[in-house]
Amino acid sequence: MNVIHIVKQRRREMNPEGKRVAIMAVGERLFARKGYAGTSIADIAKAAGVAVGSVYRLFPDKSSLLAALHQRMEQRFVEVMRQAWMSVDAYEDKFRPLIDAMLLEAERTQEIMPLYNMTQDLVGASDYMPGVQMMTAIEALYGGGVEAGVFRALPPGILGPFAHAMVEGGMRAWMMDPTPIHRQKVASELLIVFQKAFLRPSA
Amino acid sequence: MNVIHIVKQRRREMNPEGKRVAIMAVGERLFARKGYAGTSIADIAKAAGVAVGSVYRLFPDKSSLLAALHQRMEQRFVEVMRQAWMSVDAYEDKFRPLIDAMLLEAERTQEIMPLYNMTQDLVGASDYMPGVQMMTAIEALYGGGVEAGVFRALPPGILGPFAHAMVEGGMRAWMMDPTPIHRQKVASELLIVFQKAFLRPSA
Amino acid sequence: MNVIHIVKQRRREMNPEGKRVAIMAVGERLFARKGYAGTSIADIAKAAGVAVGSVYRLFPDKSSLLAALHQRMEQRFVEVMRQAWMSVDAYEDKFRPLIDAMLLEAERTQEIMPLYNMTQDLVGASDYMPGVQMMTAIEALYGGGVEAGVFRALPPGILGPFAHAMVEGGMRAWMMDPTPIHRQKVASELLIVFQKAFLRPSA
Amino acid sequence: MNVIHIVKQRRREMNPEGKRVAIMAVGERLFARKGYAGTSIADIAKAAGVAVGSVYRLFPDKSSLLAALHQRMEQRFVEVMRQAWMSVDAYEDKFRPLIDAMLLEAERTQEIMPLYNMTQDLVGASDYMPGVQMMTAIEALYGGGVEAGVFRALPPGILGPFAHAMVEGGMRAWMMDPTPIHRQKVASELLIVFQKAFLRPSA
DNA sequence: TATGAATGAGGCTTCATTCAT
DNA sequence: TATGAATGAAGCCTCATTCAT
Repeated sequence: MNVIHIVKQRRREMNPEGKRVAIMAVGERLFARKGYAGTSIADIAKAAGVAVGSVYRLFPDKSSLLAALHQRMEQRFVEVMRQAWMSVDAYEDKFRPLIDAMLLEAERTQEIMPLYNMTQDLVGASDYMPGVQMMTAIEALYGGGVEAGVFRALPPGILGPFAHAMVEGGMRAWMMDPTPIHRQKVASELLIVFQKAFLRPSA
Repeated sequence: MNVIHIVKQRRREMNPEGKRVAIMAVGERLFARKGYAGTSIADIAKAAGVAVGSVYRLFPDKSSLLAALHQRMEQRFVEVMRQAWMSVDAYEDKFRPLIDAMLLEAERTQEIMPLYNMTQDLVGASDYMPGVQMMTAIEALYGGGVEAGVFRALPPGILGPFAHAMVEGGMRAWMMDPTPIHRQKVASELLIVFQKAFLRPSA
Repeated sequence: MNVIHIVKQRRREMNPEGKRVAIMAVGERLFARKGYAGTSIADIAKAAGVAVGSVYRLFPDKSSLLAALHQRMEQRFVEVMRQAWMSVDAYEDKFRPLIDAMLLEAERTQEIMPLYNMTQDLVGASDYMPGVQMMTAIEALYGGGVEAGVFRALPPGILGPFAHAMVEGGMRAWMMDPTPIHRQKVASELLIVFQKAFLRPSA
Repeated sequence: MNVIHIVKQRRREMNPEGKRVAIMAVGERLFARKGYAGTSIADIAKAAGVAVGSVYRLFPDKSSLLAALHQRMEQRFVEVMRQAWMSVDAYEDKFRPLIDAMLLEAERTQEIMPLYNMTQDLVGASDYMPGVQMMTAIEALYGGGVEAGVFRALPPGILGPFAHAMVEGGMRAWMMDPTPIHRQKVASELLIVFQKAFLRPSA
C-alpha cells in the first residue's frame, strides 16, 4: 500500500507539444521497424525520453497512438497530393506532378511505410477509419477532371480503391529498388498507366 | 461471437494430416476474424479439437502457422490465376478470365482476406517471403505476352507490384459493396484498366 | 515478439486439488493480513509455491478468488451453526451450543476474520452475494423455533440482520481480548441476550 | 454515472476551509460509491473543483483523507447518539430516542454507509483507530445507567461491540427495505431487543 | 504420439505522489 | 499558496511455449 516513491524528475525539459512530437516521431519509427505488437509503450517512452505515464496523458491507449500516427500519415499524403494536383491547371497534365510528389513523399517516409498496413490493429480504436481520408480526397480531385470532360467517369466506389492501389503499387515497386534511377522508371510507368487508365480516350 | 467448433472426436480419429488441415482451417478463420495478436494458440487448438501440444508438433511456433496459411493463400491464388490464364489461348483475351477468376476467388475467400495484410507479423518468421510467389508468377505469365508482342514490356521490378496492386484495388473495390452487380462493374473497369495499361498500343 | 522462455519447471509436484487448496489457504491469510488491495496475485502465487498463471487457471481473476474465499468462510460458518443447532432438540436449549460453536469457529478462524468485511471488493464480482447464505440459514433455523412457538416472531427482513449482527458483535468482543476466560464471558452474555431477545416471553 | 460536479470557480474564490469541506464532501461520496481503491485522488480533486496538489496540502495522503472521513462519520454518529440520549432523563426511556435518532442518522447518511466498512484500508494510516470513538462513547453513556441501577452490568469489553453490532444490525435491516414503514418495524424490534438485553430484569 | 497443466516473462495501464512554475 | 504535468513503480492479466504423463 503506502508505497514510497523516490522520484528523480527533470521536468519541463521539453514543452508539451515537443513531448507529443517526440512520442509520435519515436512511435512511428518503432512501430514501423518492429511492428505494432512488437513495440511496447515502454520502448516508445524510453526512446522518446519521457515517462510511460506521459505517453498515456497524451494518448488514451496504445492503439490511439497508432491511430494518430496513421491519420497523420494519411493527412500528409493527402496534402502532398493536393498540392501537386493544384500546381498544374490542365487536368491532362496533373498526373505527372502527382506521381512525382507521391513517390517523393514515399521516399521521404519510406521508413514508416509499414504503418500503412497496420489497419488491422486499428479496428475498433476510436472512430478513426483508416484509408477514408485518402479515398475521399482522391475522389474529390478526380471528380473535377471528370466534370471537365478530361477523365473517364468511373462507377462510384471504384476510383478510390483503384487509384489508391496504383499508388501503393508504385510505392512498392519503388521500394523494391530504392534508387533514383528506378524511381524515374516507376514514375514513367505509373504515368503511362494513369493516363491510359483514366484519361478519356477522346482526350 | 461466431466461434468455430469442430466436434470433439474420440482420440486417434483424426489422422495427422487431418489435424493439420483442421488447425489450418481454424487458424485461417480466427486470425482473419480476430487478428493475429488477438488469436491465441489455445483458441485455435480448442476450435480445431486438438491439444495445444499438437499444434506445436505440426508448426514450430505461432508465426509459422501464420506463414503456412499465408503461403497457402498465395498458392491458391496463383493457381487460380494460372488456370484462368491458361484457359484462353490469345494473350489479348487472357485478362478477362483472369480478372473474373481473381474476383471469384476473392469472393470465395473474402472471410480470410485480412490475412493478406498480416505480413508484418511474418517478418523474421522462417524464410518465407510474403508476396514473392505471386509477383513471380505474375511476371512469368505476363512475360509470355511480352515475348508474343502483345503486352507492353515493363522494366523489371515494376509489373509485379503494379499488377498485384491493381488486383488488390479490385478486391477492395469489390469488398466495399459485395454485391454481384458491383462485382460486374469492378470487373469491367479492371478489365479496361488492364487492357489499356498492359496491351501494346499497336495491339 | 518471439520471446525465449527458459523454464525450470517442477510440475506435478502438487496434485491439482492441492494447488487450489494451497492458493486458497495462502490467499485467505494474505488478504486478511494485508488487505485485498494490499495483496497482489504475485504475492499469493509465490507464497503458495505456484506460478501466477496457475492462479489464473483456477480463478478467473483476483476478485473471484476473494469471492471463493468469502463464500467458503460463510459455508463453513453456516455448517458449524447448523450442526450446533441440530445437536440439541429443544429450541430453548439451542442457543447455547450455537453460541459456543460460533465463538469456537471464530477462534479457529480469527486470523481470517477480516475477510468478512471485504464485501466492498466483491461487489460485481461474479454473482456471489456476500452474506446471503448466512442470513438465509439463520432465518430457516430460527423459523422452526417460531413455528414451535418457542421464539418470538419477527417481521420479515429483520431477524437475519439482527442475528448476524449479534454474532459479529460477539466475535468482535471476543477478538478484543482473545483469551479463553474472556470467551466464556462473551458466550455467557451473548446467551443472555439471545434468550431475552428471541425467546417468547411466555416460554 | 452520477458524477459529482462542483462548478469550477474562479481561483481564490474558495477559502482553505471551503476547500477542505469540498474535498471531504466529494471524497465521502466517491469513496462510498466507487470504493476506496476505485476512487483516485484525481477523481476527487476534479469533482471538488480543486487541484490535486491542493488535496495533498490538506491531507498528507490518500488514506489520511479516508481516515478523516471515517472519523467525522463516527463523530457525527456519536454526537447524534449523545443528544438523543440526553434528551430524556430516565434511563429506562433513553433507548427509544436513541434508536430513532440512530436510524434517522443512518437514513440521512445512507449514501455514505459503505465508508463504515472501509476500516481495512485504514490499517496503518495515521494513529486513528476506527470504531474506538463510538465504542468509548457507548460505554460511557451506558455506564451511567449501570451506576443508576437501571442497566445490567456487563463485563468490560463486551458492551461496546454488542451495542455497536446491534446498531449495525438495525441499519442493515433498515437498508434491506428502506421504506418508512419498515423503519418503524426495525425501530420497534430494536427497542425490544435493547430493553430485554440491557435493562436490569428487576427494572 | 497426444495431451493440457504449468510456467513466468512481459505488456498495458493506473495512479499516488512530487514539485517546477 | 495553487496548479496539474510528470513520473515510474507496481499490479493485473495473457499467452507462447514446454514437457511430465
